[in-house]
Amino acid sequence: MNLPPLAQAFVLHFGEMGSRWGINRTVGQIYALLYVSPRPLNAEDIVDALGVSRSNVSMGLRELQAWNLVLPKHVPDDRRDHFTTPDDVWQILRTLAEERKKREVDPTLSVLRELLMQEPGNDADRHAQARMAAMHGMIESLTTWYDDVKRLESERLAALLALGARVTKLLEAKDRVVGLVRGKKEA
Amino acid sequence: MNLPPLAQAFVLHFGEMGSRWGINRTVGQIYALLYVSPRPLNAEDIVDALGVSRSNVSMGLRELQAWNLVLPKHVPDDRRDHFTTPDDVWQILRTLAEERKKREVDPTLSVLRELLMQEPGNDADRHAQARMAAMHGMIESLTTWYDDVKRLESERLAALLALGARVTKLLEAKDRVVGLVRGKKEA
DNA sequence: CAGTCATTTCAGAATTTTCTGAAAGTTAGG
DNA sequence: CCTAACTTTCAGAAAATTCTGAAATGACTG
Repeated sequence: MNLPPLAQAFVLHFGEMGSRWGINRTVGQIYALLYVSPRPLNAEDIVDALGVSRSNVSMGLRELQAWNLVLPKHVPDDRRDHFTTPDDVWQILRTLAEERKKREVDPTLSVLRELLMQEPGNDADRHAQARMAAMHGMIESLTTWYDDVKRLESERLAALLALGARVTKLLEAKDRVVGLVRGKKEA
Repeated sequence: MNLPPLAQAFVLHFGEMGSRWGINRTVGQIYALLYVSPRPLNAEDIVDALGVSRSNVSMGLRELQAWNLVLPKHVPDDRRDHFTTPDDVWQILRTLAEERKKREVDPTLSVLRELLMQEPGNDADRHAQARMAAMHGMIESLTTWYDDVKRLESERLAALLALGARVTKLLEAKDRVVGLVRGKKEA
């Protein structure tokens, strides 16, 4: 590997974290490399920078494109494919959330739905189904919320996060108002 | 494996999803089994239900306890250790979020902080550092928000999610009010 | 404190995942 | 179409992870 020190440390870290994030070391490193690179890189550049085989880079790029984390970017007068990462970090976050949901949550949601349709044959399954219903309800709320929030543009999303749990304060205020109105009506 | 059909399907699914969730098949299955079980189970119960080795169960339980997803629960007049999962699904969500943050986000945040302290030695590293700063900022907002929200009790958290992106409406309303006040002051 | 029951540890077997080099496939230009 | 540049595929090697059985450890009881 042959990179400036800070870039290298970043790339190595992403390689190490890869397995915890559900990708492999090479994929993590390729992503990190493209992320800090000032210009699109071609496969050979990546081979040189990381010291892994050409075929490994090819597979890694394929996976990253499947995740929508890396985009092909045509460079004029060069036949070779070049690649970059989108540079809006909020967009990256949205992409990551979307893809992880697709891989890690959706399959479970659909299995739960299916199992909740079935008729339990005994007490054990009746209890199991009740537990599944609880889990299903929670995941459902979570994904409904997510479907709502994912549409926010970067700036608004950042604002929402900045607000933090002070949202709760707004909620409380709203509750008070609603309570007040109800009180008046009932009075 | 010897379980009622719905419980079995659930357990098998968790086993399959395990690798995507960063745990192994047995760990996924043990969790699922305890989750749907109407009472705490001991290690031998788990061996019987899942058909894996005793030692594998021991290691799996250890990992699940490290994740705080499974708790030892003493059963009177029984020498053996028994285990359960907490049953509030919102509590489970909080635990999961906390542990995944600890494993998947915190190490990166600390590496980023460290690398941002260093003096870049050339233009490439200067650019790399700028990109890292962008990523750091995004993760920081995210974790600040999370630190806020994780304190909410289950009921309030559910309410927040139920509100969804309508929070944005509140934000807009707030912006309008603030704008109004500013306008008045300036007038 | 010997014996039994329960749990953990750990070395190596089994399995799965990752990575490579060679071969096949694809595309643009002559 | 032929060739050269580039990319992908894929079988098997290498590495990492998961799982097991045997042995060690711990802890309660008579």
